[in-house]
Amino acid sequence: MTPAELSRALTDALTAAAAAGELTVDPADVPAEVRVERPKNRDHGDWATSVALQLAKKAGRPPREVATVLAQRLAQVPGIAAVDIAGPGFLNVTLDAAAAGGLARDVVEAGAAYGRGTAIAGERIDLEFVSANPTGPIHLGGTRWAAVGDSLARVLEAAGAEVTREYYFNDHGAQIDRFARSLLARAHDEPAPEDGYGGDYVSEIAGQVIAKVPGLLEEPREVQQETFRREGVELMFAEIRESLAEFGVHFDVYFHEDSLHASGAVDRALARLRELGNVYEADGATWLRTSAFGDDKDRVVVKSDGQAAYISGDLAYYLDKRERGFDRAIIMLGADHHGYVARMMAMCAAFGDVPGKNLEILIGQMVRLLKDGVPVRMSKRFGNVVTMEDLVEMVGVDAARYSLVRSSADTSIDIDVDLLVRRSNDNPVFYVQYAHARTVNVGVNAAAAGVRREDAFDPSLLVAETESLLLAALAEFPAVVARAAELREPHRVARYLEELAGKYHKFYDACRITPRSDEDVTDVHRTRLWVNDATRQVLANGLQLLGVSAPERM
RNA sequence: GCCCUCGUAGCUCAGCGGACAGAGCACCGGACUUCUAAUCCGACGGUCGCAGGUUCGAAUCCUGCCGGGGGCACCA
Repeated sequence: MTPAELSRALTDALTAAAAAGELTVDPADVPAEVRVERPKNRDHGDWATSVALQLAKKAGRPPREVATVLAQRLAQVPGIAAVDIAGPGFLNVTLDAAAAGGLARDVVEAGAAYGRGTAIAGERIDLEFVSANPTGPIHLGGTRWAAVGDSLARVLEAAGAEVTREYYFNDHGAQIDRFARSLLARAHDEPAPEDGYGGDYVSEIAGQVIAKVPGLLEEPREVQQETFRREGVELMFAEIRESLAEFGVHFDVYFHEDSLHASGAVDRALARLRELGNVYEADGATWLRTSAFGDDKDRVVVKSDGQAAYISGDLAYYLDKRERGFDRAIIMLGADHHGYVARMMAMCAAFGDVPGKNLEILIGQMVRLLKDGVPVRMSKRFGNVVTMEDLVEMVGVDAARYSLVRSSADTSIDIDVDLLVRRSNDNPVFYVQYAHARTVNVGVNAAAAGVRREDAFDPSLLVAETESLLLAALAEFPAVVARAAELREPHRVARYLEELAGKYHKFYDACRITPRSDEDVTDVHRTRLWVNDATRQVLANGLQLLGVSAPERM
């Protein structure tokens, strides 16, 4: 019996009790899905729920009475061994060993599909993340969004959504000009412009442009700058894509800001907003009335010199996403951009859309890299910022991705490089990966000893404490994935895997799967092999959601 | 000044309306002649920043204060 099945049994018990007149509850007050949770305390049964507490007021009865009514009905459900009422009115449910253990087979049979759900089936989501400007390599913050964003995409897909991963390529405007001037200056051995970019990579890119365009330095200065701009951005962008590919993050769409201006999309978006009465002219500029939708002040969309302001690209980009058929556009931004949220939401509302529904903005906090207990600030190539490349070089892709995705995006984190390269329990990536490798190895040994799954599966034999704890953890996986998708918090998957790995290690420690040399193979071994393989499947499925490899040997 | 965000064990972080607040690390003590000890078992460790409020119940929600970080352009 899975938690989902138990939840259904509870809902049925509620409606049945109401129908029989044992409870006077408005059908509207019966939750569609009763939350079933794993109690922290083992003495509180396998699963617990607080529905009785929640419904007591609506039913006009003390919580414990409501609980009693439910408990009587629930106790008759096959697979449920006991239902206890505890404290103020909690229902604590204990399952038969056989009913709990049946899950092992379900998981093995579901395979890679175990954990996937249909909560947001059919929803089309555009997820934009990283979107670092092509004026330099991806820094540590962008690396965090790459890890979290890609994992979130996977989690949303597991919940049934159709997700497009998108990268907004900011190749229009003043900072690209600054980049071009920096390349030009470096090519002529001049000092970098005051507002320009530093770091060795500027020389590298400049050198590559010169190599690619022979005779460039003999051209007029303006021609040179234009060439450096065009080629430099292209090279920088290629480098970013390469870093992302190495990091295991693939985007479906790389969207160029420039194309929005070139295609007239910006003008169309403005015309649309003007029709809706949300655009006006003042002081020689064109303004968007964002203050009417919760922003502090109105925003300039076309400057008085006729140049489009940065936000105009965002307007057109958002409209474009909606016109491409996405129900929902999600954008991940660093905390240093949170000031844009209000105006972006206002912009969304100005189009007549619903902020928070059609447009969602996730703000993530900063990352610091620590080495020998002090923040790392310098990068070899990039000067004063640490890059994705640096991190991967130091700790490898798996450790980098895992450590970035295991914390909630809204806490700032410190990453200890020394810890990440350690191959021990200190390091959560290895802890989880090791558990997976162990399940594989156990499977190999079991096969060699003649323990075969297909010979028997008798879940009533799974009576050890470590077995039932492990089974309960396996049962929770689908709910964890669903919750991670709903809350846009992929870190929940990582935390769950650490817990599961721990339960598995304890199970391994206490329960042999292959018999000792002087023992015969029994149904206990065979049934435990199902549990082992179910664990391997869930660890693999979970690591896949994080974009971290599940090694077979370590 | 205004806005956002965070403040949980010595450290890094979970938990975010439910039952005595958790994990890993660090420190201390145990467990390998048979499935990987990259593991397991035990001990130690916290006025959940502070003060009010809402609730049957608050680390979790609301208000104020204190402290860290970030943001407040006709920059991108």
